[in-house]
Amino acid sequence: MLRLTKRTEYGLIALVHMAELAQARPADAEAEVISARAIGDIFPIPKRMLAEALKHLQQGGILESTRGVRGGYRLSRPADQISLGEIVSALEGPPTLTSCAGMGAASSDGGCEVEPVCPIRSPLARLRTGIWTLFEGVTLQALADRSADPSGLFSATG
Amino acid sequence: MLRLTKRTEYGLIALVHMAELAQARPADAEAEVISARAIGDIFPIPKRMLAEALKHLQQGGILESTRGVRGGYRLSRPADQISLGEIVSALEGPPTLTSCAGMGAASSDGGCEVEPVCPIRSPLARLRTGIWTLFEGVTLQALADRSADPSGLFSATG
DNA sequence: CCGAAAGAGCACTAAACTAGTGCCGATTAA
DNA sequence: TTAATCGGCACTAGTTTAGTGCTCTTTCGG
Repeated sequence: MLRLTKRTEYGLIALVHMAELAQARPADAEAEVISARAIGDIFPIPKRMLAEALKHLQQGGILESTRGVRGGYRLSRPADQISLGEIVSALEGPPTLTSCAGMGAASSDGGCEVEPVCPIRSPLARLRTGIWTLFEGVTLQALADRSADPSGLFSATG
Repeated sequence: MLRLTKRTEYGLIALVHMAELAQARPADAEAEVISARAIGDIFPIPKRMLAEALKHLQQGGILESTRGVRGGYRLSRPADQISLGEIVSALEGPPTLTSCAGMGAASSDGGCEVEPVCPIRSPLARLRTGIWTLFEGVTLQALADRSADPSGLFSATG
């Protein structure tokens, strides 16, 4: 019912935390590296799930990982160049909204019987685009800026 | 993962169909009544699920039902006065986006342990509002107007 | 009155997804 | 060599979703 998964939640918590850290110390890039354990120690969330989320974010190109003893994760770009769309997409795939997805490509993997007469394919595709645009317009920076007024979140989209 | 349920899909199909019917004959209000069976005969969707969706829409005040032999359903209002937000809300409850919901009310039914230190509560609440605003701005009329250009869907929100 | 059409309510099953955990391998700094 | 850390695979339990069956109530038409 239009809900993000826990994994996404955990990933967002970690990312916002990392963005806040980066904000606190503009230089000293190396120090931005933080381990999954360190994040898990701060927030009362299942550490394994958090690690799962971070892995997905790494695979999505949002985080860079360093292995080994002093390893950890680090934002691959400044927080204002990472969109919520990217984040959600990395953590749980692009929002499909409906089962038939109605993606540009036919998709229609033999699944949707309604397609030939479906009156909502096109409208839902437009709606999905709208939501996607909304997500693309929100940056991690905006999410991390807790003092911002509510309207500030969507400054990029108006 | 940000998906609407099948029930919602079926409900939307029915509503769009009904809106198109109503559009075709401006007067003749009584004739707008259509039974679940009739809709189910048009679209290849499980009739029982469709009935379920229609029932929810009735309970949500979007449809009016008439029992008995010549009974069926009818839009309770003109299609341009029914928002997608209302529809989705009637079919699957208001979009929560996250498990903690972050609703104005504390909610926090002993569920979310993160709440005291959660860095994404406020941003997600704003995001949810954004999505909700988007949904509220789309009317059934706009959904039914298949010839509209993509941007037309969001004319109410800009 | 009676029967058929149609919505309303309840309960149930099976499949899919979500949340969470365990274990082990690979890498790297000390 | 050891410990910390990321990376990958598999597994369990709980919840949600999809779909169906049955029965009751209402209403029109004969």
